[in-house]
Amino acid sequence: MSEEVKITTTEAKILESAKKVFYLRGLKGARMEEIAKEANINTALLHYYFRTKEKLYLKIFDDAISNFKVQILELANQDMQFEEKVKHFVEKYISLLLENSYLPIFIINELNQNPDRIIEILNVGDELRETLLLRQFNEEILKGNIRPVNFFHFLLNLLSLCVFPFISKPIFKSLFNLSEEQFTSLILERKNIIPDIILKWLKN
Amino acid sequence: MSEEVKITTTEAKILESAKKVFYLRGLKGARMEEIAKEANINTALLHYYFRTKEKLYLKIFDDAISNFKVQILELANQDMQFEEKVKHFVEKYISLLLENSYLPIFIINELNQNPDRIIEILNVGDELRETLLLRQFNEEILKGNIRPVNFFHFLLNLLSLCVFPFISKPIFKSLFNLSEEQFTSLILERKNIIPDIILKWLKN
DNA sequence: GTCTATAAAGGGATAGAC
DNA sequence: GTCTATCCCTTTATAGAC
Repeated sequence: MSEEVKITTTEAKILESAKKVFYLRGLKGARMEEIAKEANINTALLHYYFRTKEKLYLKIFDDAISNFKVQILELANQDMQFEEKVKHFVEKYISLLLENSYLPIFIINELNQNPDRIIEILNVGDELRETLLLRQFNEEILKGNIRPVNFFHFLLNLLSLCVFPFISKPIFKSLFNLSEEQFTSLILERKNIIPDIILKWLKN
Repeated sequence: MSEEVKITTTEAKILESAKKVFYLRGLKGARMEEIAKEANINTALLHYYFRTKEKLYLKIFDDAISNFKVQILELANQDMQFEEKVKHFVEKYISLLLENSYLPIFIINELNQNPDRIIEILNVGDELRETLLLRQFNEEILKGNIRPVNFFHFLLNLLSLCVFPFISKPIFKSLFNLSEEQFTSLILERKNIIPDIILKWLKN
């Protein structure tokens, strides 16, 4: 029992370090030695736990995707009115991104480098079709509360406005000469701005 | 003279190949051999022209950035009314991205991997402050034609809506089960949608 | 300028002791 | 489980002939 605790602890430590390094440097940029060092072990032990770099990377990627997936679907399925839900979605999503600011670049890189690994996202596609958000969206259109725009554009706009700032952070920080704190507080302003934009656009 | 033409031709060919490979695979993912093969030469000749992989990469990155910079500033300095300019900007920018769809990911990756190399963008910062677009933006606010929002958010929203679709293309293609053609035609729809969103948001 | 051959470095992976 | 030492393949870079 105490032995197993120790195993789990080391494994957890490796995963934490691997996550940090892979998020930051990507598959090709990451060094097994850096991961090991970060976890205060050596590369031999890394291979003992995960055999290969590729396997370790896949574990990190799978975790990231399924985590992402769960949280998105949870937000999309909240029991709320449409407008309220858009606001809630943005609020929670930006908070999530603030805690995991490297995640978007990591996922985007992986999926552009290796589009075949996208199968796991495809599953979300099916679940998305049955999501409460989509149903509500269509109902609002039928009721004439919002304009009949394509759900594709709705979702894409919503995510663009939420995610892109994190991806382009270095550019905008330098363009507008912002400190880390200033940038974060501007991001927080977006919790109100984004729903405003989206809802104004959807209203007649 | 004829000698110099030959040099330039090989060099140009190398740069073209390097661009293709670096855009696609990034600094760490790119192989000098792949670049050489793509240019129908061998790696020795690559090194003859550019000494190291790093130097070749930097050349490609610099070109990309200054190209990007020129085009953005040119668009921002067009002699047009504000509303018209927003529409024109989106129209041209999306066309530009359709022709260079790998560019955003390349730049974003580089700048997140190596934020110190951002100095070249900083120059744009200064020029941006004197840009016609910013002046017009402030005038429109003073005239009461648009709401007094932060120019940071205006620019960020505009770029988010234009650029993010290209970055998240694999995700949305799979999420909505789209062919290449379907995706492109949805992108083209955005030439009208984005100015609509931005202008509706800015109007009282 | 361009090539072939090869050196040198880098980094993932394993053997074997503890 | 964990470490040290080391292997070995991949990839960058150079030497030297043409």
